Amino acid sequence: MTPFTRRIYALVSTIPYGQVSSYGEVAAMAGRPGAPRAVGSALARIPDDLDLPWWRVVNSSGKISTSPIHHTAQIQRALLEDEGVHFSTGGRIDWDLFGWTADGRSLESEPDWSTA
DNA sequence: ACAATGACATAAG
DNA sequence: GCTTATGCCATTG
Repeated sequence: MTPFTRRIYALVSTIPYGQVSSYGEVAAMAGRPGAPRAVGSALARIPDDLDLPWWRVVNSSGKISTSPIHHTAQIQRALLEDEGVHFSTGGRIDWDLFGWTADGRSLESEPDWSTA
């Protein structure tokens, strides 16, 4: 456990119900843009006692990138759908609809995300 | 301190 | 648009 990891957990725990964020965004919010892998590594070692909404984090494509070791993508999808997150054909999530970067902070010069 | 690993992201083909 | 290759950062052995 490191300060970074704790920061990641803190950020993930702030993701609103029914919304999702990306590893890259979380990394950027943690103050280390360009370290999305570290975010994944951190989320892969979430302590059992923590009630972290890890399922609200997906990759930049709006797809699920979970580790089949602990759980399957199917589980995460179910959890998200249960929160009202709609999956487009192909299992992608519309960032414009459910994406969350920070406290109401809208996307401005982020990647396209307009693929819908 | 070095090398290897991993829930990513981006650029090319 | 999708698949493949390369780069990045932090964590772990």
